[in-house]
Amino acid sequence: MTDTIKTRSARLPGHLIRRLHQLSTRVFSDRVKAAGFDLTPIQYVALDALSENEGIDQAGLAQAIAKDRATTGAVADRLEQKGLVTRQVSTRDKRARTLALTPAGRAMLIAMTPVVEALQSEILPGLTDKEYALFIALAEKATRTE
Amino acid sequence: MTDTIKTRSARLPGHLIRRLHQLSTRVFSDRVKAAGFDLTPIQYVALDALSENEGIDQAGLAQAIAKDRATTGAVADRLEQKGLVTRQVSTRDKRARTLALTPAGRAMLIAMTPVVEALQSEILPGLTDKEYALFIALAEKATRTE
DNA sequence: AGAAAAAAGTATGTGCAGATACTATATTCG
DNA sequence: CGAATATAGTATCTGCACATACTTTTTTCT
Repeated sequence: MTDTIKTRSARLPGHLIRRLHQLSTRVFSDRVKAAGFDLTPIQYVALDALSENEGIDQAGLAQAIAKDRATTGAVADRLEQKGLVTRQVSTRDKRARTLALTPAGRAMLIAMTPVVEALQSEILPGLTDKEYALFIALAEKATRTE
Repeated sequence: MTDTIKTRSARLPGHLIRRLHQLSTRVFSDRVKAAGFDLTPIQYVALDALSENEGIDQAGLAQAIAKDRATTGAVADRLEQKGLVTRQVSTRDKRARTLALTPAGRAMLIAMTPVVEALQSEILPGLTDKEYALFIALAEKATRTE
C-alpha cells in the first residue's frame, strides 16, 4: 500500500466541497439501501418537491431541485419507470408535462423520510452539534445568494 | 414562469452540499474557460497530485484524489489524450501504470494555478471573509474524520 | 394579425462517480 | 513450493450534471 499522499489542492474549498458531496452521497446510499429502499438523493428530493407542489411541470421541478431541464427530464423518466410519478401533457400548455406522485410515490416518500432525516447527522461526521448547525447556516447563506 | 418553489428537503445538509458542489463546479468551469483553459476540476486536482508525487501509479493517484480506480483510470485516459500525462507499465509491478506529467502538463498546471486559486473565493458567495474561513475549517474537520 | 422571441421538452455528447465483474500479476501463508 | 488471497487496471452499467442543438408551442411586440 502506498503511503498517504498529500495534495496542495486538497485544502481548496472546491475540493473540500467535492469530498463532502461524495461522503454525503455515500451515506445516503448506504442508509437508504440498508432500510430496504432504492432511491438516489436526487430522486428523493424530486419526490419531496412534487409532494409539496401539486401539478407542477418538469420545468418547475427543475427549478425546485436546482437542476437543468435535461437532467430533470431524465430523473422524471426513472421515477415514472419505477411507478412513483405520472407524467401527462398539460391542458393549459401543450409543451409542458405535468408531474404527479402516484400513491406508491407518496407512500415511498412517507416511508423514506424518517430514514433520510436520520442520516443527515452522519453526513458531517466529527462535527459537534454546534458546528453542525453553523455549517448548515453558512451553506444556506452561500447557496441563497445564488 | 412558475413562482419560486419551496421544498422541505432543501434545508437538509445533503441537499445544501449538492448545491454547493454544483455552484463550485460551475464557477470553476466558467473562470477556467474564460482564462482560456479546458480542464475540469478533477483533472486539475489530478495534475496537482501528480506534480507533488512523482512516479505515482493510478491506484496511488486514486487515493490522493479520493476517487475509485475506475474513475481515476478514465481521468488518466483523458489527461493522456490531452498530452498532459504519460502512462507506462511499472518495472517493479507489471500490474501498475506509472503516471508522470509531461512538460505540457507541468506548464498547464503552473499556468492554471493562479486562476484556480483566485476563483475559490467565488465558490462561496455572500460569505464574509470570516465566515469563509470558518466554512473551510468546518469542511476540513468533517472530511478529515473520514 | 404576424413576426420575433421565449419557453418546455427531448436528444446527443462529454465527463464524473460508484458498483460489479473480470484478467493479470503479486503477495501471503500453509 | 504451491494454493489462496489481494491488488492494479480495465470494461460495463447506471445515474447524475451540464452544454448544445432542435422541435413544438406560447408569449410578446410590433
